[in-house]
Amino acid sequence: MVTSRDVAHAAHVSQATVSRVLNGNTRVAPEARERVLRALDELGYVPNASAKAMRTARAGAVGIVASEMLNPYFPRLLDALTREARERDLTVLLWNDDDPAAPMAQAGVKSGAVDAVIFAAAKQETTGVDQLASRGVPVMLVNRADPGNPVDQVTSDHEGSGYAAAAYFLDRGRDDLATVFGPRDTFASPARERGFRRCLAERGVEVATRRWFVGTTSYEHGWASATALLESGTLPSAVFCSADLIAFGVISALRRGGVRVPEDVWVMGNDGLPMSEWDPFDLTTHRQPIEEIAKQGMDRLVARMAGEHGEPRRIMIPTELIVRGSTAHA
Amino acid sequence: MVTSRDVAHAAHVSQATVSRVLNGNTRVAPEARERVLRALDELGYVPNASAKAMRTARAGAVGIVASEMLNPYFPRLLDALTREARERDLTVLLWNDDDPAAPMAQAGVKSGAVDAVIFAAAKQETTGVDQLASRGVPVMLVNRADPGNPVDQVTSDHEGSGYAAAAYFLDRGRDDLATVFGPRDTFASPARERGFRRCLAERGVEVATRRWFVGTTSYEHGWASATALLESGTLPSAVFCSADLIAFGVISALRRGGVRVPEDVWVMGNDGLPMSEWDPFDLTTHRQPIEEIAKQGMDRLVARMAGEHGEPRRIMIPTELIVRGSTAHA
DNA sequence: CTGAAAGCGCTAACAT
DNA sequence: ATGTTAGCGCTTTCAG
Repeated sequence: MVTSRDVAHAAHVSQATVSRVLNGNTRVAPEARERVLRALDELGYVPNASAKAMRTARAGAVGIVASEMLNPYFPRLLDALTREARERDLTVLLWNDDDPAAPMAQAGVKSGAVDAVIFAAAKQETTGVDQLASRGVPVMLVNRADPGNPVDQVTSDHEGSGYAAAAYFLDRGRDDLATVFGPRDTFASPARERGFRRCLAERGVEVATRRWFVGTTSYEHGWASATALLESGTLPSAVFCSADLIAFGVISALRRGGVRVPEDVWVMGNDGLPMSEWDPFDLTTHRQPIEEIAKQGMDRLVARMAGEHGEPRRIMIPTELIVRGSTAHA
Repeated sequence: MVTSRDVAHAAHVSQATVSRVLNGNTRVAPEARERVLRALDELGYVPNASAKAMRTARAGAVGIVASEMLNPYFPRLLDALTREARERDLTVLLWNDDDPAAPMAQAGVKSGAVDAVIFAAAKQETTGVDQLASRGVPVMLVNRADPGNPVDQVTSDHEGSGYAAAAYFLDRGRDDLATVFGPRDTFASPARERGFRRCLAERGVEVATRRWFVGTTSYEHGWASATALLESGTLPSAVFCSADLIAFGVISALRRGGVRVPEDVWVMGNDGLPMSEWDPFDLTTHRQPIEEIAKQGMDRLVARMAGEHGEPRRIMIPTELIVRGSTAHA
């Protein structure tokens, strides 16, 4: 291992001068600086992260708590977050932790391994978030709007996308509806549900309880719900799904049952997964601005790490309706 | 922050005794140990990671270099790897780094932030791997067999799955073949290609060059290749795709062109993605033992971190052929 | 402008 | 069995 002492020796200066050159906040004589820079380069010096962290009491790292890595939106989010982190010279620690108390994050903060935590978990339970936030640790919620929680959050407008979905159907005379939602203990799905309901209420449209399905965010849940619709004898004119994955299952089951999409039934998803564009689905959906969420989330977090105080900020980014063949018929 | 001094003070012992209790290699009087344990618990003590790392010269962390987070097998691998890491009390640093020299990993090791590196990148270029390995850093290659590289590697048998694919077709009299492969500069695709070719050679079967497609690992590449087949006027009796994603595109394009799968053309994928089971695809494929790869990979890495020397180990795990409706017709 | 020295929290000798 | 002490590599006073 090459230490700053080695560099100092090679450059015929004191170790403190090497440190000064590296941090650049103090004045150093041009010739000395030159020698140090050369030695730095020749020896391939890289500062010891632990020593620096111990001395400065800052790890230069953020932790990401992920409980649903297999959720299809997660890779895009992680890709975007790690890219943003790199641009800001932040190290990323990844915790695969599905405990709502987020014990790994608690330990990560207490051990000084990270300076801040990003919660990318889908579940509503927030004991872990609360504990950290109350200790003054910079905490960020991505893609979940939690008005009751006094921490920074950046999310897409889940409720708005649900509202837009219902409005889209009703504006086009499709008022014989069915819906298939994900779990109630997550953020995104209930929010989309609320938005959908709000629009229904405004227009005085009702949806029968037996056509209001709630389950997991999965192809299988969509398949099962659509199968139930088929078996009920009468079909709705349109189905809204709170997630693309669910919509794929709905479309597949309907077609398997001899029902045409969109001629007989319209189907809409939500998420804008790359697959939604595939020919067998050609799904009308709402694009989630993942990159934008990652970017703004990191911006906020970095500001807090830099010591910014003040009220928690709740940033909401609108989604974009993408109309495709699963609803668009002449 | 709670330090071991605070604990020592609360327990009326010296700080060294606290350390002894924590590390448990030296004898401590029962009553003292008891007091320390209680203080530890009451104060919610967590050792400072930096101090420990600096003192022991071990970070207790591994880095994962990922260049293709959006590759659909990646989330499963990452999920499995982080799970394994947690079981072994290892922290995971994630580097989103597509530079073959893996500069983030180099810095991570030099700075002492990690003790070992896992390469989960798809590309063949290995300057980064070589540099670390030659410096004696524990390095692990997951899901890429690179016989020329003297480092530990755990991979599924890509070549074997290619061979099995060809054998499956030929054993059933399907010898009018087409193939659609992923990029030549990755590990998995060319290996699958080699296996497929080897079986063809053994049986004296040839595939026309214009029916041997090479491109990206994507739905789009599958779609484009199948479209070319359709436009060529004559169809093969079976198509092997080096990845499920590609196969989804092939099936979609064939069906869009009015061709029935499997009645007219058989299609086989490779990867065993969850979607391969979906009704619109119902794809025959080769399941990749991702969890097993992660587990054995971590086992090897931990052994090396513990100081195990000796020849690099190349572990190869067989894949499993899953026959579904895209090939199985009476 | 620069060198010497203190100290971050911890482990591991070294004393006792 | 346990307290004292010396650093790990770094940043930051404090002298000069």
